[in-house]
Order: sequence, then structure tokens, then C-alpha cells
Amino acid sequence: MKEFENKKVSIKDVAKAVGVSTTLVSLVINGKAKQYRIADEMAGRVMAKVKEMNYTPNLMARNLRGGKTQLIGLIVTDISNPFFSMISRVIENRANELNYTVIFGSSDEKYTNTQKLIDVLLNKGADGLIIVPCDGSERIMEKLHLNKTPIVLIDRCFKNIDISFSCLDNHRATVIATQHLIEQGFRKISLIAYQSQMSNVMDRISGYKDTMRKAGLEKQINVKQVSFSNTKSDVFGTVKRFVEKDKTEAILFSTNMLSIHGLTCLKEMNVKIPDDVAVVGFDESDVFDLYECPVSYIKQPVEQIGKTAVDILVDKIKNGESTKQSMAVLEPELIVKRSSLRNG
Amino acid sequence: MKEFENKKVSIKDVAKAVGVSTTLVSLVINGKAKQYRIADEMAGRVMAKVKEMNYTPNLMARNLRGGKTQLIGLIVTDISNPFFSMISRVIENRANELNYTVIFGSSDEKYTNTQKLIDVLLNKGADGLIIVPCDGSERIMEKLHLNKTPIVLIDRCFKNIDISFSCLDNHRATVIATQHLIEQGFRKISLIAYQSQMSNVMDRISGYKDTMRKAGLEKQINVKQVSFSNTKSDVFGTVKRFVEKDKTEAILFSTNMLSIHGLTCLKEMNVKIPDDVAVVGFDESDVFDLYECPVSYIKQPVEQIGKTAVDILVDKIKNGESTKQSMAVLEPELIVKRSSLRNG
DNA sequence: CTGAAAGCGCTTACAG
DNA sequence: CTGAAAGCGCTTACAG
Repeated sequence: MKEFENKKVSIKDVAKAVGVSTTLVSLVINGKAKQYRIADEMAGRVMAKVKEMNYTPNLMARNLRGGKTQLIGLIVTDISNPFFSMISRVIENRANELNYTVIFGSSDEKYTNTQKLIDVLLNKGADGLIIVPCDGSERIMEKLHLNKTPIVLIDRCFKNIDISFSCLDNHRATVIATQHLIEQGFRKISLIAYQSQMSNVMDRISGYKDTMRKAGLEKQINVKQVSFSNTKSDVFGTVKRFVEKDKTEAILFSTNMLSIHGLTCLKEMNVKIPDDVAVVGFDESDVFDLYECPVSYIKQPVEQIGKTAVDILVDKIKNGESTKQSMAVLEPELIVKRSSLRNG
Repeated sequence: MKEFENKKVSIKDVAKAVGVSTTLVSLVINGKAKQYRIADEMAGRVMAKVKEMNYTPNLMARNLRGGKTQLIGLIVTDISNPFFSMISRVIENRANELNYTVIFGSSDEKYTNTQKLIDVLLNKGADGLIIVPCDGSERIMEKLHLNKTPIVLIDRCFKNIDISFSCLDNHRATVIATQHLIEQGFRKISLIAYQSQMSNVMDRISGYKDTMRKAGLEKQINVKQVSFSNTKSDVFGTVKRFVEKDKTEAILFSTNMLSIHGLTCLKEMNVKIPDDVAVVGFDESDVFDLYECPVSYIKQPVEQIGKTAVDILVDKIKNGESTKQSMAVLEPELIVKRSSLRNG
């Protein structure tokens, strides 16, 4: 049965079948028939044979010849984190629309892993990279950029390097959340963030601090940064301290995992939300709606962030403008539920 | 600055630097020095230069030459579904350990998408595929298998084709869940599953039915299959009917999304769990622990399923035994929380 | 023990 | 308008 045949047909096979040279076939396939003034009839015959024989060019060979692989390398910190799996799906969809496929890896927030993954993905022929950079990876990114590797950062960026990125307006995110809590009448508002120097974390912290200061609540500023490695127990310790010792009135969690750990802790402590403590979470999670008290949260425009990143990257790949910096800063949205209302 | 140089060093560069032929370098790199009785001193010099020049072989060229890409193609139904993103992470980790990288795509349960993705992934040079097959994809898988493409199915399999797979013991999963509910004294136990002919769904349904029959509860069997496209509203309609009309005492949800939609509905309906209705969910979710009443669930051995799939696949790729069928059927675990206890 | 040469499948100057 | 040939970077018979 023909359809079960194993070996792929090559351009040679097509050429032989039509009775022309491989050059001709190649030209026709690549839409250069007009340019080389190949007879329409000829081009038609070739295309017909290509269809008939179900020929698809070997990408490895094409790439080797100097072309592209149509492969986009994606490095997230952890594909199993819902936020990153959502954004991966968006990236996948947009990439597919533009005829690209995604190869990926998870860095676990370690720059050594990031470096390894970059090497691997480029070695596999990725035409460009979309990266969630982590602490300590600034020089790595700079190097890539200087090397003119097409690259777009997502979720976080570096202010001192002119690499393109597609990120949330992180400062604004905590500004609107903090404002909302202040408007609700809360004063002792505390923030939990990761222990990181990355822009997303720093901006979320400064958005909170700036807003507190502007409201004359400088004295109430209370930020705790927890480690990546010990997140759960750190969050538990922090939440307990906030509630029991600091008498915090409202807690702002600055990522989805921090929110979930925090909510778990609050539940175990039997804290009533929002009566005892108000809460605002970050990113989306099924948990927010299904928690005893529906949880307010800052929603990221995941669709836009992902799609924009792909578009910028593909533009770089195609037009060779890998150096031109594109900066996409996207708007957060505050979804208000009962957890952050004064009289919820 | 040397480290910023763009062009990659090739085997030729190394050969020239050492003053030997590319053949020699290639042999040494590929660990065939002994086999070809190359002088240790020579091999040492070559390796030193390789390190010094930071040479890594071009995979495209290697693959073109007849070798492999060290790329594993992964097709899930949706990378943003937590269950699949978790398993993707496991697959990624194991693949990396074995020196493979993952390219992936989401089929959205459509066999036409599956076919397209297979073509794309193979065209990009994937050495083998790990696939979550969907309804209507049986012939596609059979064809791949006959073509001797290394392939392993996960999550679901086809009983009539001898393709390798790594799956949960789906029948056993609902058997232990149903038994547990019966032991707790529930009689009117209902099941919600997807509208699908795939093995995972069919086995979960039959595990439930068999157990009900064995317990003399044949008359109480109540299964509703909901569509993939309209899942949420279908689940809502079903749960309402179960509770209000059928007076169901316990609901068994047979996937994570069904569980989450179901719990959302029960919450909206203000149903008390487990007093009004007992519940057992499927797969893991942060929601289960944080729901008003902690939810019992059937836990899949995600680690094992993913790791086994990779191991089987790589064995096929390396040893060319793509035809030999390996069947991994892994044990479910029932995690009991308050939601399924008679006097919870 | 080591090297010259072919060839994987493709594209693209270069000729005609 | 069309074809012969080089070359992308690699591996592997084949010689010696």
C-alpha cells in the first residue's frame, strides 16, 4: 500500500518524475517561478507532481543550506506552572498560525539551566527564542543579543539592555490593587513577593510601595520576599506573621503560586476572609472562584503577552532586525470579588 | 571579544586547528576512538581543542547524514490543561536526562489537528512521538506504527492495535473510587464522563458500572457523558439534574476539568458536601484542597506515566524496535478527604 | 592508526 | 527559460 511506504520522497524523485532538474523543482516550490520566468505550464506540471507524490521538503537539509527551521525555542521557568502553561498555549497557537513549531524547556529559575537550554535549543536549530529570564541571566541575554540571535523576553525584562520584550505593566498591576484596597478602607496592607531582582518582582513591589506612600501609609509598608526553593513554608511563616503579629488587614499576593500557598495557609489558620483579612491574588486560578470566599485578583492579558511576543520574534527572524528593540507593556486588569471588599 | 563571535565553529575548524582530518575529529567526538584504534594522545589533543573552541556538532547536518535529531515530538490535547502540563514537565525532564528535547503541539481532541501535528513534528525531524490520541485517530496511529515510526501513546490507548502505551489503569481507578463510596454507604452514585470512545473514558465508565453491578446496585447506575465543546454548560446541566431530579447521593467526576466545573456548579447551587452530595474528583488540582470541603480524588501516577513513556520511546528510537509493543498500565491512588465520607 | 571522498536533501549563483 | 555543480556540516565506508 502506497500510503504505508516509509521513505520520504525527495526533490530528486519529483524532478525525475517530471523529467526536469532539481533546480527547477526547487525554484517552483519556493515560489520563484515568476522571478526566474519559468513557463507557467512547466510550473503547473511540477506543482501537480509535488501534490501527487505528497512531497514535503526536508527541513534539515533546508536549514543546513542556510535557511531556517521554522522552530521557535521557548524557555519558561516551569511549564507545569499554570501561568506558564497558559502562555505556552497562546504562543503555540500563534506560532502555528505563522508556520512555526515550538520547542521548549523549563529553567526552574536557574540561570545555569537557562544557559544550557539556550545552547540546546539553538543547536537544534531554533530560528529564535522566547525566554522568561531569571535572576543572574542578564549577561547571558546580553550576549545572545549582541550575537544577533532573534530573542524576545516575556514576563520580565532588563531595563539596561535593549532587548525586545512583552510584559505586563507590573508596576501598574500592584498600583491598582493597592489603590483598591485603600479605597476599601484598609490601611495595614502587606505584600508577599518572591526573593528576586527581576523586573516583574521589583516593579510589583514598587507599585505597591509608591501607592502606599502616596496615600500617606508609608509607615504601613510591609513587604516580605520568599525564596523560590522553600516557597510554601516561607509563605506559611509570612502569612502567620502578617496575621498574628503584624495585624495585617489586607494581603496582596504577587504571583499565582504565592496566592495559592497563602490561601491554603489562611484556610488552615481558619482566618475569615475578608472579615479578618482581605486578600488580592495574582494571575488566574480555578482556586480563586472556588475558594470559600471568592478571591479578587490581578489578571494578566496572557493572550496579548504571548501573541505579541511571537509577532515580535517572527518579525525579527524574517526581517533580520534582531537588534531593533520592541517593547510591549500590557495592561493588567483588577477583577474584584468579595475577598477584598470592606463589607464583603 | 571572542565570546561574542557569531559564526559557530565547525568540525572543519577543529580539524584545522589540531592539524588532522575531519574524519579523525568526528571519530573522536563520537566516542569511536578505541574502536578505530586512534592513539590516546591524538584523541586527547582533539578533545582538548573541542573544549577549547567550544565546539558542538550541528544537529541538522548530523540528522541529514542519517542520524537523529534528539528531538521528541509530543502531542497532547491541550498544554494549558494542568494534567497535561504536569505530564509535559515530567516528559521534558526525563527527555533532557536522556539528551532529548521536546517539540510539542495541542490537538484540542481533533484528529485532523493530530494528523497535521504529526506531519509537522516528523517533518521537523522528531526521532519519535509521544501522543495523547483522540477520537477518530486510530487509523492515523496504525499508519504511523506500520511505517515503523517510533511512537508511544499516553493517557489513552487502542486495544486493537499493538502500539506501545503508558496509561493509568483507568478501570481500576473508578473501581476503587466507586467501592469507596459504596463502603461509605452511598447507593445512588452517578458518574460524569466525556463524550468519547477513547479507552480512558470507556474504562473509567466500565470500572464504575462493574463495581455498581457487583454490589447489586445495577439499578442505580447513572452515567452522563458531556461534550468537549460545551463542557461547562453540559456539566452544569448534568449536576443539576443529578442533584435535583435524580437525588444522586454521590458524584464521581472522571477528569480534572469535569471535577472543577462540577464543583463550581455545586458551589453555586449551595449544595453541602458531603452532607447533601458526596464527591470524588479526578487528577490533582489545587482546588481540591482549597474547596470549602476538601475533595477526595483519584490521583494518577503522573511521574511514572511520563517517565515510562519516554523510556519506552527512547528504547524504540535507539534499538529500532519500534514494532515491539510495551504496555505500561499504572496504578491509581485514591486520596480520601472529607468530601466522600458518610459522616464527613 | 589516519585521510580523501562520497553523499544525506536542499538552494543558489553561474552558465547557457 | 532550464540544468550542472558547488556547498551547507556531518559521518562512514574505503584505502592505505
